[in-house]
Amino acid sequence: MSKIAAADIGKALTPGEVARRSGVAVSALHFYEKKGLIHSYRSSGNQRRYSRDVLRRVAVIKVAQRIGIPLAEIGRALAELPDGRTPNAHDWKRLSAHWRHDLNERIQSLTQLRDQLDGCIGCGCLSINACRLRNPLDELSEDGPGPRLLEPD
Amino acid sequence: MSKIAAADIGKALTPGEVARRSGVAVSALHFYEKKGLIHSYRSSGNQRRYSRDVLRRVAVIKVAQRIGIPLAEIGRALAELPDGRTPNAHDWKRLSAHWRHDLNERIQSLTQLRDQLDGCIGCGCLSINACRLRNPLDELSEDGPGPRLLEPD
DNA sequence: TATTGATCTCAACCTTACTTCAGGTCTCAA
DNA sequence: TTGAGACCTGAAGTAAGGTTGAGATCAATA
Repeated sequence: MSKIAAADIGKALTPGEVARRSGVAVSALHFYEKKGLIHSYRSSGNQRRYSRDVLRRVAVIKVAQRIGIPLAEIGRALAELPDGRTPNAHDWKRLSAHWRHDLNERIQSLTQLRDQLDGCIGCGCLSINACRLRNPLDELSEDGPGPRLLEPD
Repeated sequence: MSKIAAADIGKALTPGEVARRSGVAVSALHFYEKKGLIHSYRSSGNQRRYSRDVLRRVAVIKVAQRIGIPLAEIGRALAELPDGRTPNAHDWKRLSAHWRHDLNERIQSLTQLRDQLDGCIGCGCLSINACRLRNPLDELSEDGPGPRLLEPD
């Protein structure tokens, strides 16, 4: 009980504990630390110790990764927080709203791709001139004026 | 005119021509060939020559990649076609329908993630027990019975 | 105390999808 | 025929996101 109680009232976490509780491997913790996404201090015997907020940081990292945000960008976002603090509720609101936007764009892009695929499954032309699937630039100027589909390449 | 006309009536394509017309680099063509996704024969001077269907193959590869299919899987799918032929309209129908399914699953998964994110943006708890964002397993058993969100870890 | 199990560091390796480089050869238009 | 540009091969490099291994030390339990 003493170990768990100690953790519960805010004492240091060992690498193994963080790994178990956050679901990432110890090697990944090292990796994140090298990249500056998390921080640790050292015990007298040079072993890493983590404060409890590392769990929240790792949670944020994992969610951002699910969204598809690369680690470097996650790191940049975390680094921009004052004092390098772990995101509080307000910080999270900003970060997640931003990431939600990225996610939504990915969804829209994939949805458009799916629709183009639907239009092409029966056709199968894959024409370099006429096939929307082969002309991803359409994504950028969906409804602009001028000829796009039938112009020569 | 002779060069273009020759290409148009079905003669061999050089690596550079294929690269220009398909939009992938020559080095990528080498790479695809090494992976078995495309094929070439050789000129008397040991230079690669491609038959025109390589353009269609590369088109299929590029579309599949946009969908998010890894090259290895694209290669497997192409290899399963009789005689290693380039997908005809019927083949394309089967392939693309299959890939459309994968794509749709990705879209649904991301959409669900976005909805979970929406529910969590204002909350910001990221609780290991209660936060849907932190429990991706929900994806697999969305509507099954039994407690899932509040059970201890 | 002794011995596991957990950690330490640093380098090397993995996968995917290619690109770049070096040194040498082809091809083709002038 | 000759020179520019295209092509050849094999090895190495790149980027992301880690994992694995070796050899050594720490820490906690029997």
